[in-house]
Amino acid sequence: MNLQQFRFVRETIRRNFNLTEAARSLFTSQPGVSKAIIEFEDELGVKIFERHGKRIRGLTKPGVQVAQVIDRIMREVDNLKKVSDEFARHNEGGLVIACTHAQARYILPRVIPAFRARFPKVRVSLAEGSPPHLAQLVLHEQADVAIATETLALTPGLASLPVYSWEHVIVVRPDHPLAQLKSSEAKAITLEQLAAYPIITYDHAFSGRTTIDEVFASKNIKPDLVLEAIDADVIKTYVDVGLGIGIIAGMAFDPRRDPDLVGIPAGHLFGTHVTRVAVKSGVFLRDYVFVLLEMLAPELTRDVVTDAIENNHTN
Amino acid sequence: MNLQQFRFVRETIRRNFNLTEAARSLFTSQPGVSKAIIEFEDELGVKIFERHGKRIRGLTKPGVQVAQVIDRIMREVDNLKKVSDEFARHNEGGLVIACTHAQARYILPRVIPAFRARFPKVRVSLAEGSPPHLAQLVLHEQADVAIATETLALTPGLASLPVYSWEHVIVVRPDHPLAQLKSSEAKAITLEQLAAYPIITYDHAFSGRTTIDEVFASKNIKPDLVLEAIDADVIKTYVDVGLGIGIIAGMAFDPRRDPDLVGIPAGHLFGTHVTRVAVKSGVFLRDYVFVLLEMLAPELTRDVVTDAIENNHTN
DNA sequence: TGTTGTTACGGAAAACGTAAATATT
DNA sequence: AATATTTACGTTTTCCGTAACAACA
Repeated sequence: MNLQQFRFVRETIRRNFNLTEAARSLFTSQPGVSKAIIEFEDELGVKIFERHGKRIRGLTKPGVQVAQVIDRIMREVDNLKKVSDEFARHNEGGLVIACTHAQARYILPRVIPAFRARFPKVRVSLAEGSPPHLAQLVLHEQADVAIATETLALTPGLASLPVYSWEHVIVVRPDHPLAQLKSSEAKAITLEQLAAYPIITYDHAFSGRTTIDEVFASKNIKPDLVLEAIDADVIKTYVDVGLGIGIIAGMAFDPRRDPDLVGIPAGHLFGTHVTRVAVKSGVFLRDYVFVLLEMLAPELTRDVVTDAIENNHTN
Repeated sequence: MNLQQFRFVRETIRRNFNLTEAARSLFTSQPGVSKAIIEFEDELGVKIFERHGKRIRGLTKPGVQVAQVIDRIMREVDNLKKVSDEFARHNEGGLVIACTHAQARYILPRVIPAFRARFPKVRVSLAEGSPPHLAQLVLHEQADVAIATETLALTPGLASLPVYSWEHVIVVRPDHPLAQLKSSEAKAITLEQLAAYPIITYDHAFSGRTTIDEVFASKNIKPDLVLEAIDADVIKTYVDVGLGIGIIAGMAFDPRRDPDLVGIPAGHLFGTHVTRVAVKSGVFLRDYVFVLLEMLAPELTRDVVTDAIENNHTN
């Protein structure tokens, strides 16, 4: 029994039970993989793979169990490398942050410079995508953390924690009728008023778009959605050229930086949203990952995060 | 990186950082162990062991972390063997039940015959000992389950569940003054009355002896303990020969089987006790272990036990 | 007939044991 | 001096790649 056999079994499963592909992706010979697996099965005394003649088609019943244990073992083996790296190359290494455009553009700029200053040798990279995609990145260990909306909390295998809450903002041109409202009128703006104008907002699955749809639907209002985009910059641009009114996440609007637009808080219409951070449960986190999280939200201390990972919390 | 290196590291720690002993207990050469460990450290890029010259004294800081991960890996590797055995030799294998005399003598006889009938090929063995000792047996995987008093719930690393509750019984000879009490008087028997006679009961740490001590102490009564034994049979024998009155666990007294003694329930004096079953958390349990537990107590279904193991419950 | 898995075999690499050297208590 | 670890070295075993074979679709 050896680690190589575990790798071969795992990769064969991942490659849809194709030994040839498994061998190729592990840079070794196909007969070697075949032999190692057969020897492994012999040692365990059970067949792991369902064979139809000479074709491997799937896992046997014991194979399912064995595969689960192997997954856990290999995850821990990976952790071994990370644990030692933490000491051998303290404060060196890579950090992949999977996040949506909104985080990359409006939240992380407050954090990354300080992080870089503290960990100059850590190579930071941002992977943008839709929340479900981000969850997959973390789940497949292609990213260390994901920062996105509530969706993350629903993904099995991830431990997620709340970072901050925010509300939507309606953005309009200064010459737009909605921009003329008095402060008290703006606070009481209704869905019906909004629906009177063409609307530009996020693509599905982004920044609370689902909620926006639900809110309109619950009042049986069909908004006139003229454009959908995955980021607020694009939305603001089209609002600016007069295509309609925008509904964006609050953090994406700043009166000082967006002097050509007027923002109207819309929390009373679309509710409060929580941006969450997620890490894969069971994986070892480098020290600087904990620091990053604490920079994002001071309440995300090492203890809180560790607890969430170990007990697979989803607070 | 290979499993052998993990084994060497783990064994070296277990043998108090003595490579020579570790090698011997793994039936291999000492230089081989030394070399494998050094190569492992080189690969990880960290020293696992604290060396003073050529003596290994303990774990380094990274070593502590590495050792933890290795423990998890090796536990899963053991599980691999168990998982496959479960299929390869279904309903065959060994079952070691660690229990106190009380369980072996008065509880398990109700269960073992049925278990044997259902799993004729499982070799059952009973390991008797004190509750802390039993806990150690399970923790070191020398026993599959432990059955004993509450102590088990306090042992870290074990998942334990309640099996049944019981109360103490005072046993006396038929010619003893306490045997002459009317039923209503017997129910209201006091500690003071008991303390008037020489007492025979369990050794410390057995069958609620601690509670007995505490109850007497709380009333500032010093009982006249003439004899301590680890099992009720011995206690009953000495009660029978007139050495004193006995305090034993309720399950150890049966009017039909002990016609020469009179039993007086003592739950109102010494409270209710819970016998628990414990398994090591994180280990794979053979199918027949689950069945045994369900035979012991119908509410200990597979789901309940699995849940307790995975979440390290201590209900 | 092309693709995929198993068997056969030989060279390379590693694993491991013995012996010797070195350091510690 | 006794005990313990590392280094050196040679043998044995395991590993792994190529080639050939067998079986599926």
